[in-house]
Amino acid sequence: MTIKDIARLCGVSVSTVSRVLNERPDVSPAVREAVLETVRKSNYVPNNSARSLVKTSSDAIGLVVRGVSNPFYSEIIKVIGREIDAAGYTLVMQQISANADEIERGAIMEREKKLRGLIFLGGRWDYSPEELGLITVPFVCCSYNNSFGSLDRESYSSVTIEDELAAERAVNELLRLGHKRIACLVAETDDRSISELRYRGYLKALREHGVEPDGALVARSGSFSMEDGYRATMELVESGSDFSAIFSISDAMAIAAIKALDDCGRSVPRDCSVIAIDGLSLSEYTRPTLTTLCQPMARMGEESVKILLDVMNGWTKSRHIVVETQFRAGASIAPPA
Amino acid sequence: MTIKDIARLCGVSVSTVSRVLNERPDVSPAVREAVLETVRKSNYVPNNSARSLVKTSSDAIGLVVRGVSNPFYSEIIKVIGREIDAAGYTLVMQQISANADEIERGAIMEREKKLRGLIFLGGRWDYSPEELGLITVPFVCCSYNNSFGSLDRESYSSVTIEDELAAERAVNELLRLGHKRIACLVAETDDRSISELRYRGYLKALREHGVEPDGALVARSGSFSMEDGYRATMELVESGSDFSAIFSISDAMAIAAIKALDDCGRSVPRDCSVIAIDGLSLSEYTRPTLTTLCQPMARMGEESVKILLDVMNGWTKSRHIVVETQFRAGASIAPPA
DNA sequence: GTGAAAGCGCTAACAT
DNA sequence: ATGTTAGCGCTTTCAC
Repeated sequence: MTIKDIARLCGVSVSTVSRVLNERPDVSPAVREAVLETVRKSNYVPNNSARSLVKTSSDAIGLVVRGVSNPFYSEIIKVIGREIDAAGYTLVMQQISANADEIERGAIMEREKKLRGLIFLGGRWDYSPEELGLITVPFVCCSYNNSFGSLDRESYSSVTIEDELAAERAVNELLRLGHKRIACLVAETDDRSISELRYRGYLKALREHGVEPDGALVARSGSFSMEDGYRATMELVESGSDFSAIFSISDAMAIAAIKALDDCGRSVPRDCSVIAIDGLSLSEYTRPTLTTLCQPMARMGEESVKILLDVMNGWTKSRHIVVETQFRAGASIAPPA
Repeated sequence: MTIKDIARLCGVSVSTVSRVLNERPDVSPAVREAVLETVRKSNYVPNNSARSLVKTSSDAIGLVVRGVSNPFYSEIIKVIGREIDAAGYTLVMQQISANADEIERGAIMEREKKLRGLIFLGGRWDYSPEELGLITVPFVCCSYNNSFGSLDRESYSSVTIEDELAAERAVNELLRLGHKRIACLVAETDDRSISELRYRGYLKALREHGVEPDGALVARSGSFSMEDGYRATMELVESGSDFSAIFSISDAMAIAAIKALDDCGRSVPRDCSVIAIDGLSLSEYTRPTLTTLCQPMARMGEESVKILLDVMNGWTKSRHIVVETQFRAGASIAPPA
């Protein structure tokens, strides 16, 4: 069933059918109705490949998700998918491991799928203009930006929280309660990524309160997974280091940390406070509920798509949105014993 | 950069380039090498739309996810995405709400994207052959099948656990511990879907042990979300019904239920046992850890893709795989007080 | 082993 | 308001 068949069935030309299908105004109501009717009852759906071919661009927007094991992404992916659908575009998603190169994947996708735009979810923070030469469509970095790189701000868009600040706020909450020996649960401290940035905020908060950071209180899990978070916390406890609170760079790891502490006979928040950043809805159903700085995930997904569409439409060159985290009081922090 | 450009750059014809790109044997090694070299350094990537157009089918596999708020799907989506990538196909994902029609969406996608195959994640169980007329590519139902419908088993494939049996096993665990007043937390009891099936298993287990089901002990949440699970459990407790255990049809709802019980001053498992089905990795990090029947998500995702590829390749007409759930002992069940 | 040319289904000039 | 036609970039006969 092609456009030709429809044309023949209606006794009109293919261009007329094309006009109707593309909602052009210059078609008589009668013909339009007839065509629509025929389309309907023959279950005809235009061939997207043919369309993309002639328009030399498709209706596809690529989503490259890096380091997939972060549950925080699930919610955002959901929103992005919904918004892209709603805008009449098609979501083409690729998930890549944390050590794969998202730019390379994005560049290939762009050419293969004739993408109109790209959204990167979770990536490196140190792109250089050179390596982005291969990406020629608009793209937006969701939940991260290029603070370690040398990209011209005009050349890309982003939607982020202020990670360093959020970490500072979180740690300040602990300091305010009187904690001095505050441990930090990170993925890495020098991965030029979200983990490093939040780690910096942790250091900054400590220093500003005259607390000297202690390397022995830094637990590196190597990833964002609960499993690794659990293990790293266990090692921290077993190391014998003295601490009365933990700042975790992610909710998922914090939940694993609480479990680890519990398994070591330490009750949260009585024996140890735990605070994190992310604000998974899940964290409201753990016991104790997690005190955390919420990233507005729905908003972040929505803004990412909105910006991308705006840039694609030429309405703006680029846009960087910084969204606010919101403190969500849980029951996982308390003054030190 | 098109195939023509490459041809010109190499001083050969487009057909030769095409042959090289498609790994045809009838090209001289010298020319092949030259073409490959040119392709490489010009960053040329073939236009997928043009390819799909002439081959009248693309490299795309559609994934329709219905009722997206179920965290259980995230893991499976991850695996399916990985496997599809690995097989050299492209994942095109559409997420639809629980009350949308996945068959209609799938049919449209099939035509628009010239899909090679479809995977449905979470759908109705009562398809009729008529309504599937529009789907002409192979498809597999992941985590559900057509037990309420009238589909010919030959006409589709599926990967599922035995939901009713799993529910029975879960409830049996509670009965074995001596529980008699067992509540059930479901989405709906008559939605001809996974919830109804597991509810049936619950009824069956009770009856087989001579326990008369009590309608007052059925908490309908209306969805699979934690929020609704929490609310439904709250209502159950507030109704004043007497029960010593809860069987939840999903892990997520069970976690919410545990939280609700806790908020009502009931400790799990001391005052009330909780068991579920799903086996989210998350459930190993809650306190208490959840006792649950694990669905082998990775395997389910892998098998879904494998079956689809096999059917697409004509190696088999259809295949129905029933995977085993695995009991994972947690700390959420105990004998009644 | 290689090239020329037809055509996949569609859109967008250009005619009428 | 509607029809005719030239490609979009690629694969695939069919010649040579």
